[in-house]
Amino acid sequence: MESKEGVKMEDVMGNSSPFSDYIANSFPLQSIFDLSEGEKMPLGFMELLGVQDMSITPLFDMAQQVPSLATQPPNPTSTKIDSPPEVFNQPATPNSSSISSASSEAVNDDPVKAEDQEEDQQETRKHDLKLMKNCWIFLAFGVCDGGSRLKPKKTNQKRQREPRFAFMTKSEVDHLEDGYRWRKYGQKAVKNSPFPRSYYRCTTTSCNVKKRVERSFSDPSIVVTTYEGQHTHPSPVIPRPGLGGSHLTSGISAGAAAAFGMPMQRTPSHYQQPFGNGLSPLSVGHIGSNINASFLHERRFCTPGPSLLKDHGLLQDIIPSHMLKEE
DNA sequence: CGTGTTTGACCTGCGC
DNA sequence: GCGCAGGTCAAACACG
Repeated sequence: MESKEGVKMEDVMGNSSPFSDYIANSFPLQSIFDLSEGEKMPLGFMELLGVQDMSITPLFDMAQQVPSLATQPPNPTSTKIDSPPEVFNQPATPNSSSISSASSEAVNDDPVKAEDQEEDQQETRKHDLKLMKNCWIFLAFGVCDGGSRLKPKKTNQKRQREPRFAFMTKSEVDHLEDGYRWRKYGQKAVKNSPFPRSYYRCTTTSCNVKKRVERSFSDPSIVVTTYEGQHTHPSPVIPRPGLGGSHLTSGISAGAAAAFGMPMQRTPSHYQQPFGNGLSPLSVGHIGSNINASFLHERRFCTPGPSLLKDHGLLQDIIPSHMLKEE
């Protein structure tokens, strides 16, 4: 499986990892721009994530609470866009700090640069991180065009793929608690990776949400989770006091987090290692060039205006400015 | 007994 | 057409 897009996640998943190829093949430019908001992308981002009835306000509040994340200084050269930023701040995750997906910057290859950026905002971030056990940054990869290989060249795809997004989590455990119940239905060895990929499916009947969990080849402490589809039901797991629920109150509702299918903090935070604390935001590859323009548009609903430009700073790391103009 | 995991077999799509 | 790899199925098994 070779990527023709040159879109790799080498720094995270290891050289020419299957995951990188997967990402590259999953979200080619063509499929992205073939998307029509009214047709293939009828749902807002939050909806894609399964957030249908949840207020997204907590997300906004959270962003405001975490200026170190939400107020990334915009790149002076950036093109002003009306698209929301790539990042969302998310509640803490189990045993984890989190991260997610797509950046043009290397993760492991460029730790110094990342750390420099961290130092600039270290003081602010220290405070911010006290407010949050963890921060999430995730990026929806877009809507797949269908087909297991996700190649856009065929017009009549036999299989329709659900919207997917992936994020990375620094965690000891592979399967992160996210408020939903999952049943493992498969595990496969991944080419060029010593770590197998696990396949999970939401146990709720009529809910076809799936997720794949695999560890980064280059950094085994990082778990890459890819969600596919959206939950058609509320989270069956009620956050317990003193565990995930309490953390979530810092910036996002448990329900919203659960609806996202995002892991929530449910374990002691001593292991927490937010990227602001020595761990820079990880990138999953050069997904930026593959960002779905419609998706960017949709995410407008998820991000408050004030943080847009600021988040755009991160966005700049993810999406080339010329891509941002293509809306 | 219900639920979830394991794991080999099978299916599908793509590249050569 | 063939081989490869990702993804899924389903029987067997484990556990509470």
